[in-house]
Amino acid sequence: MKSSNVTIKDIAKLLSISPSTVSRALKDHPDISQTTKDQVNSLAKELNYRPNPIALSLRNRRSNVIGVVIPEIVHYFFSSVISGIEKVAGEHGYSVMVSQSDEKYEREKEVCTTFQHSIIDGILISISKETNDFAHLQKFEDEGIPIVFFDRMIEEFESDRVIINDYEGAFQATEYLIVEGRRRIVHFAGPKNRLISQNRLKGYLEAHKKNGVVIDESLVIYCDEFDKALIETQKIIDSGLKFDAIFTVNDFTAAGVLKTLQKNGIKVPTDVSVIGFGNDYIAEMIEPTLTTVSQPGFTMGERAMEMLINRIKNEKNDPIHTDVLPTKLVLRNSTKPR
Amino acid sequence: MKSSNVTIKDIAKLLSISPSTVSRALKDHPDISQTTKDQVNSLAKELNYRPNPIALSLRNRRSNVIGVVIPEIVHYFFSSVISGIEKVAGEHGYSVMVSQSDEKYEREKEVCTTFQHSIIDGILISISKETNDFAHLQKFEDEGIPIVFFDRMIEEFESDRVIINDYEGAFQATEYLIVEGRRRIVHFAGPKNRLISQNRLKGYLEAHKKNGVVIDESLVIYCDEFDKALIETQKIIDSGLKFDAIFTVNDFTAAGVLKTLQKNGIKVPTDVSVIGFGNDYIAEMIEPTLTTVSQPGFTMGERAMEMLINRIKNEKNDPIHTDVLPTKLVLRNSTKPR
DNA sequence: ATCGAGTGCGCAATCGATTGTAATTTTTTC
DNA sequence: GAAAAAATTACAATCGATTGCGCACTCGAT
Repeated sequence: MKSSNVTIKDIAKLLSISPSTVSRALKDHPDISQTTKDQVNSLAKELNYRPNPIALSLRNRRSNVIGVVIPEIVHYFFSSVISGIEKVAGEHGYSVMVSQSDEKYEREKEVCTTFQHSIIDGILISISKETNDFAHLQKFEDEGIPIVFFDRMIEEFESDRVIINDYEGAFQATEYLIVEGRRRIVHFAGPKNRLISQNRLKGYLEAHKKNGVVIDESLVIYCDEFDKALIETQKIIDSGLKFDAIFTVNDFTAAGVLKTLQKNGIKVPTDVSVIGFGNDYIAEMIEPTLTTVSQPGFTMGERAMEMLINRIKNEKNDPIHTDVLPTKLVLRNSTKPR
Repeated sequence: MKSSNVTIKDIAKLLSISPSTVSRALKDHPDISQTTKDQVNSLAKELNYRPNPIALSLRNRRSNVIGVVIPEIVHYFFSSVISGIEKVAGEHGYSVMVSQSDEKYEREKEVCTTFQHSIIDGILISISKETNDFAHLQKFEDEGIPIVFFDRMIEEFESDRVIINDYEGAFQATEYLIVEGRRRIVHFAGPKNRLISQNRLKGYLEAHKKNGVVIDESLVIYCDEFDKALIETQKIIDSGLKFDAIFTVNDFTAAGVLKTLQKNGIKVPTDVSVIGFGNDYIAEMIEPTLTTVSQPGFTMGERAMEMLINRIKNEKNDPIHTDVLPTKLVLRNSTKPR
């Protein structure tokens, strides 16, 4: 920031009145005469006066900035969340500060510390894969800075949340495979300590039960990255494990699965059906196109920001609230058409 | 931001000294006795005192926040740039505010206006596809807020820049195809008004000249999106146009090309070689894996941020500087192995 | 005993905007 | 025409931190 910016004092000096009068005139305060108001307003417009946001922040003790902590920005899902956040933030005069935790607990703590001694009015966070405690978040609570979790939350930490209906999404995907006639469905699951993975796994299991399909625990494999999927898929093929479908915890993993299946001459979806999770843009680009569970990232961002704004405005009044967003199974060519 | 934060006054009151003494003690000012310094420092530590960044911003007229304007965050390249920016920013005590222009000129102007009347010490920008003038940026210049362009710049606007060697990248890719024996190389080009596309096109053309290959202007097609690539590729196939390679301006377009080629039974790389640009993560996920020109996004972010910090610190002293980052051809399976 | 230098610290202004209260001017009323 | 009421506007404090200037005090030197 540099000089050359018009202040309320400049206007006051030019009109030979006091800064306080200028301030009141600009806010249409009843104490100020119409004549003065007109003078002030026209001069303010002419000089393109804007109140200095920093001065306002200092006085009002609110910065109109919110902090976003996100695991990795390079994921389509997370960047769409950010877009949703930005949209709503902009509409309400908030600016957004984004920091990545890189899925690291230590980094997440650092980022939070920076935000704490900083200027944010509220925080939106999706915790890293490594995060298991919430000491670093407690401080926000203590200082009265509202927190809203999105997508990944800490169950024990009481606060507003926007999450995906992971259970339902996984249930639908699995049930679709079962209805398709699949009986030995492999699940490439996410980290055991993440609620999100637990719920997807639960949906997977429940769909089996509801449809009277026997569950084989050996079909659940913990693998949630592209590179690892290449290896794990090859392993299960080599091991002679029998399977006729694979449901993965995200689309990158599904991409790795598809690639390895095809490399081994296994036809998708003839021999094996594959369903991913996330509806990343790769889902349309890979071959065959990927049937996947769409997560409304943009909507999630919008809702999270709305909840945060509401919490900032209404302080502690409202009870804590959790928004569960519906998923949708997007059918493409990695499953048989119905 | 809420209360409960320790201020310099609180410390002063507790020690029955003046705020100014506390301030000086904390900064190890020689006027203050060691005894007082020790008292202040230990109490500050105990109370976990942090200077209020907003108060500092107001006084110093610098916020230690920099603004980033980016076309679309969902692109791997841009999100890696942001990661690089964030890394260097963090190391130097800067925070980052990110806003997207969504490739729209109007939105870009809005974002810039917000930043202008805001609190940023500098701006990093990659202009939208639609942007042709720079009135909205001139204001930053006028107010002494430094600008650094990354990836996409406005030629007429004098300022620091970090760009990719688009020409060289395109040249290498094209030459590789020529050496491979390709003679009718289609180029899916980006918008004509973008320097970046012009340079890639230039590299494509120059590689032909240098290698004595005749240029057929009908092989240059303006198409830079996945969906459009599906259509355009089908068009050139149906039109009976002869070609034996396709070089695209980005990886999404290449993905569309690959998909359509395979759909039409055209073998890659046997019949047609394909090279993309960007080294997006899809390059490894699609089938066949995509040979592409890697753009060092993370490095670009780092460099841009370093240049901006340097410019903020050294004001107008240094002459304007342009950093040209090298590209690298990443060989994968959409071209013949050498 | 007094002057001068040196030490340690506080006052007050500043950054830009806001707001309770006081002060001034204008208008009204008897 | 003077006092009371109403209408305007100015003063000063505030948000938190910094800093030029000056004050008070100590101590050695003359």
